[in-house]
Amino acid sequence: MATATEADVRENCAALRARMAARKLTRLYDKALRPVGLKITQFTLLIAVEEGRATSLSALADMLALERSSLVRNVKLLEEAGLIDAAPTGEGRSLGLKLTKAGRRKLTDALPLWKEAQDAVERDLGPAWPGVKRSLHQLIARI
Amino acid sequence: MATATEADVRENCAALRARMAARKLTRLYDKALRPVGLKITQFTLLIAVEEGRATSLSALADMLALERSSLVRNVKLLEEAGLIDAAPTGEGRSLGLKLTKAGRRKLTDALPLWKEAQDAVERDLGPAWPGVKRSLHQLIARI
DNA sequence: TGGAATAATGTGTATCTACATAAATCTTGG
DNA sequence: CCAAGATTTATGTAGATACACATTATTCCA
Repeated sequence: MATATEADVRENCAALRARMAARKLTRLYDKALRPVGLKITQFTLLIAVEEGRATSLSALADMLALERSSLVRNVKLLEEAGLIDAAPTGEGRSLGLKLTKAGRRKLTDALPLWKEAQDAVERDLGPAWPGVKRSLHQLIARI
Repeated sequence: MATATEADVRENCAALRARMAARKLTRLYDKALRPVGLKITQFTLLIAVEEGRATSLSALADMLALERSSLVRNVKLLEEAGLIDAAPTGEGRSLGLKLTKAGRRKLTDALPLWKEAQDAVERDLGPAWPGVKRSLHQLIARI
């Protein structure tokens, strides 16, 4: 259990590596989605809202491994863009977040573009993709 | 080659998964480094500067999978904090970025805290860690 | 019922990131 | 030596993220 060295950080730091991977992937998907004017963060948030499984902003934040306060800002942008409707429509415990017609249309337009980026990633990784996918799931589940 | 569905995104999107993992890891490492007043981004940037292998900001940005413009802002903060010295000291091709005494001391103080976070991650992942590490390297190398 | 305890949400502030564009610097052919 | 072209660095603007703190809504029991 010797002291950690700078070389240890460079070689092993999980946060550094995950952030580097996230930056590269974000740029790639953002570029692919550009024709519809969405960023990958916004696209995946629309997808999560569409699913409609979360019963509160806090629950949705947990599902996305996001701070609730961050989610609030991200949701607000999509509301202002007219893609999400945040009507507190009662119905007991439901979150009240849902896609507008424009939001659903945007999602439909974006899906093929997302698919292109995703296919490119899976192609670039080749046979390594299943292992990478499993690793990302493990990271999210266990950290 | 059917059309992608929302469920495909939820299950497979590499960008979403990588961002979720990065968010969780960032929070964990940031919390660990808090006693020395560094964030994991700043800590790893100090480590990269200390290495001294990059010959330009652009080269350093590439090494970190960062946009040059993003790196400029990150460097500026560390300069203002007195941890990095950006003297363009000539010497031909060198970048001119180097740690100040305070920067080196900060790094020394931070290393054991980083180690705690890193150990926690490796412990939580258990035997999955080597595969996860390999996957992150593959993502960075191939995307 | 009236609050106290709890949960849910929003704001202030700061950092991280990136694209587009501008400015400065370096390199080379004439 | 100088101007055209290329490389490098900085700025404007905008979105993503998080912590601390403030606010609002809900629940539940004495």
